[in-house]
Amino acid sequence: MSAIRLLVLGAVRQHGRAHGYQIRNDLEFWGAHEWSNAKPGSIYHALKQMAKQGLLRAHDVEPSTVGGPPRTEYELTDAGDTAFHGLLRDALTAIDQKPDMLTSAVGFIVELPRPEAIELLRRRVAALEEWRHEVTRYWMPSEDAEEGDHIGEIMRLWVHTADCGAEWTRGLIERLERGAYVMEGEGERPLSVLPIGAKNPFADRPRQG
Amino acid sequence: MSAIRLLVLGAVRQHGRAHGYQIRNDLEFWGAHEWSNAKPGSIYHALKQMAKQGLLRAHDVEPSTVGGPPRTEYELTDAGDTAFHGLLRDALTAIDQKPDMLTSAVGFIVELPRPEAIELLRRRVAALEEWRHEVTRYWMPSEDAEEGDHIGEIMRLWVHTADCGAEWTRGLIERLERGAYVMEGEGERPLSVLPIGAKNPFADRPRQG
DNA sequence: CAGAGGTTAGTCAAACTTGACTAGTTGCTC
DNA sequence: GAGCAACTAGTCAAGTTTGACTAACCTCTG
Repeated sequence: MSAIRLLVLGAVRQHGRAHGYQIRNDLEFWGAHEWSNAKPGSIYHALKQMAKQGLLRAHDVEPSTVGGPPRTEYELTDAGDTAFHGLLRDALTAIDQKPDMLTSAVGFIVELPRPEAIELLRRRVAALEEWRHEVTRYWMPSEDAEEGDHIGEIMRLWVHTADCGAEWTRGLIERLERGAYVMEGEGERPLSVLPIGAKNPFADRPRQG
Repeated sequence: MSAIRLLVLGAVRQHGRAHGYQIRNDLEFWGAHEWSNAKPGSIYHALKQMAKQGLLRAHDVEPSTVGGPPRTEYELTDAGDTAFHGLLRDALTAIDQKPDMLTSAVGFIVELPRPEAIELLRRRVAALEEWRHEVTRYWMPSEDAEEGDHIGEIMRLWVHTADCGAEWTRGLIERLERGAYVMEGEGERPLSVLPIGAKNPFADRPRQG
């Protein structure tokens, strides 16, 4: 599953009630169209699909006096709220290769109570360590594999990525333990946007070919 | 674009001539169905699509005496070979968030002459460093952003990922410079498979939720 | 006020992805 | 030698993604 559902549910949830274009604008402001599949068609599709599946309640706004295309506003149902938290928890603990999922989850992490967020991140670290242990039991990343098969480089890339992921996760756990940020149930939270200059992250750089 | 075209082109190319099921088996042996979208439907779709676009030449194998479904064999056209090398070069230098692309490219890196591979990887490092420079010019990853906006964590995650990516790339460059592996034009290359125990990397671990 | 260009809001066809399904062929076992 | 599993090879419908397109309004500018 892609990150679109988590992003759309989270964005609708922050508004309470929102129509497609608002979500689209929010996510564009996050730069999400650059590092995830949060593009117009996908957003509208996800809204309709999740409404059909009972995660969102659709309100046909009466065609306002100003005309324009008919709008539909959405809000989370109880099932939608459950789904949002489920996706958020999964995205934080799953150690698969989905950077857009993890990024989205970090964006919504303050929607969780602090102890739960920390617990989920600890599980992430544990999963990464366990995976590393299993893999290197069969394959030793020796420093002098020079003559060996180049496919070992794939293993090396993955192990390196896992180690880095664990390191970052440990850092975040530490910051959360020291009381960083305002989490769910800790009072008024500011609306969050990406810092200036972050609009163009990794994605879609011009190729140097 | 996903990694499917690079994987399929590269697999067909290694065989010279192959039909869908062979490709499917090869990629499954790589474990590619675990960490990329190399699944049956996508493979057959990619083969047909690329044949239609002139990247592959399709040969309808005469319905063999043994019966069974009609098979089609494919081989790369000149355009296909160009496309393969283009995708491979792009995948090595592009610093976007596509681990499956990079993994596939590492799998085929020996199809490039050594100096070119090293040059491409140097560009990757340069692109990562430039990106980091640009981003941190606007956003300082200070150690004590504790009271700040949690969205800064996304930046921190990305910068950390970029640094790690650069580190791994530098390591690979060094190994290549020391003469590791047998590259294009350097004689007979062994057929490569993933090492035992690597079948189940990051992807699709059971959730601990 | 005509027309250019931007904003708001959403649709659509074409392409891609998924995984369950078909259907024949061997191989193995009792 | 019947039955069943596993292998070979591929198809298909349903769902998802993409980005170009529509279409109305809004706001300048001359």
